Amino acid sequence: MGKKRKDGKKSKSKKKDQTEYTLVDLSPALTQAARSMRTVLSRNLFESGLYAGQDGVILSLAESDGMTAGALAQKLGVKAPTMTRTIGRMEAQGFLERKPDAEDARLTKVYLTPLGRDSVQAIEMAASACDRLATLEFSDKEIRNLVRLLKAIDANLQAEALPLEEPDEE
Amino acid sequence: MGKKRKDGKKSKSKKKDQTEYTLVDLSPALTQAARSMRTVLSRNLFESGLYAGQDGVILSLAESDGMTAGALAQKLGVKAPTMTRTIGRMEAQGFLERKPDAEDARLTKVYLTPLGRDSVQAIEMAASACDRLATLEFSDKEIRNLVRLLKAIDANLQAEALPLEEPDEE
DNA sequence: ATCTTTTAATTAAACATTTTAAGGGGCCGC
DNA sequence: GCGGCCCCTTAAAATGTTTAATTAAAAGAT
Repeated sequence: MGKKRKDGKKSKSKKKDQTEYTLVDLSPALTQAARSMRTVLSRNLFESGLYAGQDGVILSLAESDGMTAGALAQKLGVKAPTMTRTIGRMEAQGFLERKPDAEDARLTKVYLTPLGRDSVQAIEMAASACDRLATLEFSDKEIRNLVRLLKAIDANLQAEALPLEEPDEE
Repeated sequence: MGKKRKDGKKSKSKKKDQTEYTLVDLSPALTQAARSMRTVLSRNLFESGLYAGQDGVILSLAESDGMTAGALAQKLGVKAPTMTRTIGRMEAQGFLERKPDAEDARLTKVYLTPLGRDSVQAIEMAASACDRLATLEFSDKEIRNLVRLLKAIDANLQAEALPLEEPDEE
């Protein structure tokens, strides 16, 4: 626990214990970058008839078609009703379709339609263009490191965010 | 897209077009990380009576008190009406107060109340705890690089996102 | 075999956030 | 002064999200 100098503005001293200030800067920077990214990406995706948030569903299904609604919700970090809503909207748009599972009738599996499959490329291009713009003068190594760190952050935070049913002892 | 290459080890094949795959991974990773961050941060802030999105206002004012509503909106990347709403809510909560500018009556300047000033520390602690959790096994250098890259991404994207009134010719 | 519990998806209701469009004044150039 | 512009605000609406309750089916127990 280091010293904290919260009164007023951050000192511009360049010391090693500067890390705390750097840390505090992370969440705003991440929030801002994500907001800007979403803004630009939404605009790029709009031409395909897609809204932000739908691209993740299509990309997930492109990876493994036939996921259940619950699995999609968990993977994308939203609650089940949100995913139901999203899937319903996308089904109405013709990007995907629901089919009951043959073995377990409780499950609803989601499959890409041809239109949905076509949109994969559009999404990847939009995301790629957006990412390229975002990382204009970055080196490949920087980008790789960035993605790696972001995924690590997500993993760290999700470990805390999840309710984590730990059977204390039995 | 036929090939599913989700194993995350995209660096196996070293081709030129490989960068696209790495790039495509950035926006989902950024989105997910930001979502997880917001979830955890909201939970930490909730105890202070603050909702997500309000912390940025308070931190901005802590840096330079008396910002105008428009300046806050621009700094935080939201539209003016959003900021009006946010400020109104926070004023009702007692975190800040509006005062008309003495020189320019059009401007509304926003100042922290003592309660708002007190919450600065709570916010910084919450953000710090969240950031620390997110970057558990990161080195200082990694964190610094991460913040630097995130800010660069934001700058790159905002340059594009802004309407940028260039009167080339009509 | 039947009853109870658990799991999955949905629906319903509510709420937060944000945006566009429009309104109300104050400032400044002419 | 007058017109245009800028800043904040209000109003209406879209989007996204959550919790709670409902329906249906599988799994397990008696």
